[in-house]
Amino acid sequence: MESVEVESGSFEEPTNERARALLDAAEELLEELGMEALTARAVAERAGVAKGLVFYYFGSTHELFERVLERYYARHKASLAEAFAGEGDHRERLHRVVDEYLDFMEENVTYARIVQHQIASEGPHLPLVRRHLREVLELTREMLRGITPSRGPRSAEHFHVSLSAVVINYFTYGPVLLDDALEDRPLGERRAHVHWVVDSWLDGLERHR
Amino acid sequence: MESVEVESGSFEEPTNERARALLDAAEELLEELGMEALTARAVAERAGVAKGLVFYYFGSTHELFERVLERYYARHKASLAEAFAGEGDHRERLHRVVDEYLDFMEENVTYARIVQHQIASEGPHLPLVRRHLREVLELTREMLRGITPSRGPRSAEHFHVSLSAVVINYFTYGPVLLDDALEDRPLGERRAHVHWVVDSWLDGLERHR
DNA sequence: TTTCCATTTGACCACTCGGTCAACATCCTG
DNA sequence: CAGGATGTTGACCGAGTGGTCAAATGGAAA
Repeated sequence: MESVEVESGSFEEPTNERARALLDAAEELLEELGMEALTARAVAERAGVAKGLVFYYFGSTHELFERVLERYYARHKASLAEAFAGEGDHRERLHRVVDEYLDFMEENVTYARIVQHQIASEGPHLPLVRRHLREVLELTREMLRGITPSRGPRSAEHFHVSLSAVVINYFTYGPVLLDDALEDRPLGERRAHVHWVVDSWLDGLERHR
Repeated sequence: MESVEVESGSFEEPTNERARALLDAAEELLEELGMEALTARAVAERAGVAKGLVFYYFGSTHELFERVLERYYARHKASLAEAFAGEGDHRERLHRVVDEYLDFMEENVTYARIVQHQIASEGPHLPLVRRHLREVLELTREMLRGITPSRGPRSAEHFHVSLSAVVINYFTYGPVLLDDALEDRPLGERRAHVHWVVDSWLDGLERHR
């Protein structure tokens, strides 16, 4: 046997023990030292294994990185699915999605960083990022159906970009502007802010009808 | 004589012809090929000059990059200064700032990319980026004085992060989600969206008073 | 003309990277 | 036990990087 299978679409944890160790090591390095530290040598050393195994199981560092990305995405999608389930009018549902989105980001700041990094640098993983971002856009589109016009400046696409911007950028720009942005109290304050923002939009949309 | 002087704070175009050629070449490479392409060799070749001159005039590629960044920042500040000047109530002024901000981004998408890249990757130029971003925050803070509470979820800091997120992210995330995001018609639509968003916030703030 | 020094060059160095591969280890099966 | 398949190693390679520096250049002053 050789190399971990990659079925486009869903993500599956590697059954192989070593492959999994490498994947875990890669994710840890990403969390602790950032994207530049993710070299074949470093990952292998972290996993306590020879460098050659990275290529034996994943073929290239590119592929390894994509697997890590897909793992994050799987979690993100699971998180969103949870939020989209359940009842309530659209205002309630939207607030629930926002809460879930914020919860996820609080526990996966690195994910936000990676995505923003790839997008900003038009990195080699942009195609993968694009595919997943479009999936998420589709979910938002569905949720906002009937609330927003189907085209124009108040379309779902624009609100999707704006909402995800307001959520994500706090976790990347926040720590640059504020010293304690990622501590409990400021995070709670931000959460209140985002909910307020969403309400102001919904109010505006209703009034505009 | 040697190496271009760097006074922290303001930016001055290098008087020396070669230094300026290198700086221009660096900026062009950044625009055309992205950040990874910015190597000492590439810049020198582009400027039609030997590699050694990069280090003769700038000391290191790091310094060269910072000079390019500072040049962008100088333009950004000039653009903002223009927007902040002039009269009108706060709603008018805010809309004028938004327009200026969007104008600037339309013509400096690369700038948005660089900043977001540095922030997302906690790159080596983060200290410089931080210094300038905080300056801009200070301007926003001043403009919103009296409109927003001084603390809490509706403070100027939160609106600053949200507004800049809504503006900037369209230029980075937009092209990933939409195929024609940076063409004239979609850009105009986005502009209308941002103005609508600002109005919804101002309405919300007034109603909440 | 001679001298001097800022300027300019590009070969060179040390280093790190991704990736290859022959050799070796381990294990399962006939 | 024998032997082939599977898994594992790390020395090695080529490419590309930032940075150094002795040597060449050239213009201005004496």
